[in-house]
Amino acid sequence: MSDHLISDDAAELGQDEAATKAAVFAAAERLFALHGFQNVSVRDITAAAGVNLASVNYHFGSKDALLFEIFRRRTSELNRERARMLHEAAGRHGGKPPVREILEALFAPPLRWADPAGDRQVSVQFIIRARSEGTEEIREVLQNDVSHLERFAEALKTACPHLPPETVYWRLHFCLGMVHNNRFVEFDRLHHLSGGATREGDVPALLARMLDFAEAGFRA
Amino acid sequence: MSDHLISDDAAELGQDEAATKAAVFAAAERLFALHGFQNVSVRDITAAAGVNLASVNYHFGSKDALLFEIFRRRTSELNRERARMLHEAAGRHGGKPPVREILEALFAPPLRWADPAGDRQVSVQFIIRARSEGTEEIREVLQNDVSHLERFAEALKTACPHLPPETVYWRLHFCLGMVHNNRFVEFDRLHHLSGGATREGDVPALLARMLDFAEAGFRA
DNA sequence: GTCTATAGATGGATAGAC
DNA sequence: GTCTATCCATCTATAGAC
Repeated sequence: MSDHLISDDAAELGQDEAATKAAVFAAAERLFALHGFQNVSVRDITAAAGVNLASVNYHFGSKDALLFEIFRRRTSELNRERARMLHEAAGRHGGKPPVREILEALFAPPLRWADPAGDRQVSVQFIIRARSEGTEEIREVLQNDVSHLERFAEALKTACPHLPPETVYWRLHFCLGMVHNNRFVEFDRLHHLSGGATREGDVPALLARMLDFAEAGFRA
Repeated sequence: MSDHLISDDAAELGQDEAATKAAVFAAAERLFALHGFQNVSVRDITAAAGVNLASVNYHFGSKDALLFEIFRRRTSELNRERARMLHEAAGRHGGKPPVREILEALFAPPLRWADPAGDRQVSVQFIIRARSEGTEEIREVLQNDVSHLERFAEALKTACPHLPPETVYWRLHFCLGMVHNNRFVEFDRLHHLSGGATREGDVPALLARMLDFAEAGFRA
């Protein structure tokens, strides 16, 4: 089992307990990504994980708290990857990376997760669903936790000194919309519309397409 | 009360019945747009509409059927407006409208609905939420009902003969992502991130921003 | 047609045995 | 810590009185 499926608390706990907690965590993330938060019951989760019904409340406190813990773990992983890529791009360009490399730091991590070859597709779908279907607590975090986006906004403003700041914010918003639209359902719809011409499994190609489109949008 | 809040069946029914049905329809649309499908009960809907609990099942058959009926009405209205604008743009340009006018036909209708000055904000938010949180039936319709998008794809391919068809489909997908991201939560987040610099209430300005960005994306 | 009362099912959470 | 049995709240849908 991959590292990111194991609880941070594993070292502090007995192996069985850690295994149970990790199994609940993984089953919940997968089921929620596939069917949505409200459509998955605690019974579904514990049955899929092969543990008893009380495990969710024992290990996480409640169903809501379980979902919140998955959300926090995954979003902080994602934001860390994005921040690292942005930092590396800055290092390559004396602190002033060009638009395309800033956008690549924004797009690439979730796209890499979405690669069918890996085992993190569910994590991306989970995050996207949790963003729109999550609890009130998740919505509050989304609203107030924008520090990771601030770094991207600043970098874009520096890279586009000719643009008014509001314009940069709006275009960042458009780019995030492009990312959030990368859901299974939308891919299937596009596949159907294009008569099978689009293949979302080719991640590097999709990344290049997104960068071409968005970079040009910032040049307008 | 505006015309679009009145049931198509109004003429065939007694006034009281039509009024009750319309009240249920309007309350359900509003509550679902605000709180999500699963978070609103039939009891919430009938209480807000000021009618009795059994009304939903009597007039619509079930909660699912009620939501589906709202979804069908609103999406067909939206698609009709978009098709009309696309048709008018084609008329102005001898059947070959430029990219910007095609995209305007795609963007303008939902943006006009989102205008705070009007009374159709809930309808846009309803459609966006229903797209991602809706029932299995709604998801099937979304997947199979792409005829309205085909016209846009064809128009874009004609306007961009230099682009491979897959590229056009992907860019149309990116544009739809921009539209679907226009939710209250995302606007609030952007407002917070930008320190209050973005004002989503200015619909013509937002439309121009979206067109600038997307049109440039198609030129890449 | 409207409304009340209730059936029937399901869900989250927990007590208590082991 | 694990697990079973169960409590209790909530929901959709409907029967039946008016």
